Amino acid sequence: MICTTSIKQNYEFRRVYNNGKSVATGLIAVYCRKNRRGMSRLGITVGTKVGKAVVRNKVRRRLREIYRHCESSIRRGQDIVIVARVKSRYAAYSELERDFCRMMDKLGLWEISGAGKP
RNA sequence: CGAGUAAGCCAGACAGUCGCGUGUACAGGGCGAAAGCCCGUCCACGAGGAAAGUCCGGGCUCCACAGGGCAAGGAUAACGGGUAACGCCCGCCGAAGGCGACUUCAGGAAAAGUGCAACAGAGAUAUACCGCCUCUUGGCAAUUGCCAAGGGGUAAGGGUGGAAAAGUGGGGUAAGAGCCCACUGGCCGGCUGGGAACAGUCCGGUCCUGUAAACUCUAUUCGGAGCAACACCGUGGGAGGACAUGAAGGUUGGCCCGACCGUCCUCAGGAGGUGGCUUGAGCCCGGCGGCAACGCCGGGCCUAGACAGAUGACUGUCCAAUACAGAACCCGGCUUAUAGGUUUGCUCGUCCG
RNA sequence: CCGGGUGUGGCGCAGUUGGUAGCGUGCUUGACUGGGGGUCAAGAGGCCGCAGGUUCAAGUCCUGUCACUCGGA
Repeated sequence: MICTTSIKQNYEFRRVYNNGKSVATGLIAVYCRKNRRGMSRLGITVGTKVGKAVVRNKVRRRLREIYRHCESSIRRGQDIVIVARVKSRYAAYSELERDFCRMMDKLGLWEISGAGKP
């Protein structure tokens, strides 16, 4: 994650939820909002309802890995929050990746449209 | 070989690419006066047997008392040992279960006292409903019998119940009764054995229903809170004191008017940061003591430490079984979850020698 | 990390010192009405979250466990 730091404070999460654009599938939801920094920031939310600690860690690691693969082709200067839904505990890595790329399409966050698909 | 029982071990492995956390090194790069910080490269290490539940016991930190005792409340409960300590562990005793190996047990006191025992049943911790025996009165019959009423004795028999006054047999009696005797069980005291619980073909006694996971009694033990503890640094703002007093200066503004603002020290500290933070009742190997839990001695090793929180993705081989599950101050236990593999001891059954 | 509470018919809840598990609403059947609504009568529906234990007997007492929920630092 070269150009990305993480979102840490709770008010920053709330700002993205309230003012950002959002897209969702059955597995995950994505919120995004422009910031004025030169770099992007990423936040991942996996609630308790998804599962126990092992399940939550696995989903979070997969989501972070997906973002790391696609990072170079995503437009910079965005605050992105990924929220894992309950069904994501049963999903395979490839399904999560397909949904994430589809939502990047909808939000128009690709640097060059159509690029970045693995 | 089959069935069972007890104890223990492993917790997918290897190779490659990309990526993450911590630490060390660097004559690398950037910033800086320096201390140092950021980036990069190399190397090392990087979740568990339960990390879980938070059920017990400690260490550590703060608060209270700083001496002792009593009361209230909680916890534990055969005995001996182990341990820093424990409600844990080991050994042993007793009881229950099992053909057996073995397993399970909140396993003190009911003879200090109180309470409770529904329904059923005559009666539930003490009883006279029926019955049995006897006496009085009356009637019938006329030797001793029968009927009715009343008084007394009795705990042998009686549909119940978890439990009916310790059980069986005999004597005894008007009828009966531990009323007496023999045997057996329970409990208490003594004697013998044992370190103790306890055991006994022993002796004496007898107040012999159950329930203390009902109150209670006895013995032992417990101050409270928890790493979001606690310590340090602390911008803005606040409180107190000293100095200064309507001058100068600063901010806003193109300029004027106008508006706002003193300096230093001390105190408590919400946001934030740093420490606490991993060398410890530590792990491994060998020897000795002990039935064992465990202890002692010698040698070797350093093995996660985050703070939105580090282990993932892809490919190949073995294999197709990958279960339960993620450290958050740290230890010793307990309980619960768990695919599959494997080791050792023992018991029972069948066959062969 | 510390500490509470709840779990009982389909739903919402009672159940005191252990002794045959109940109320409201909902459901089924019947009667009253020409029909519905309403009223009345009868009835079904419960392993009392789960598993052990104490007791003659457990929704109740004890232990373990699961789920939901609340509060504090």
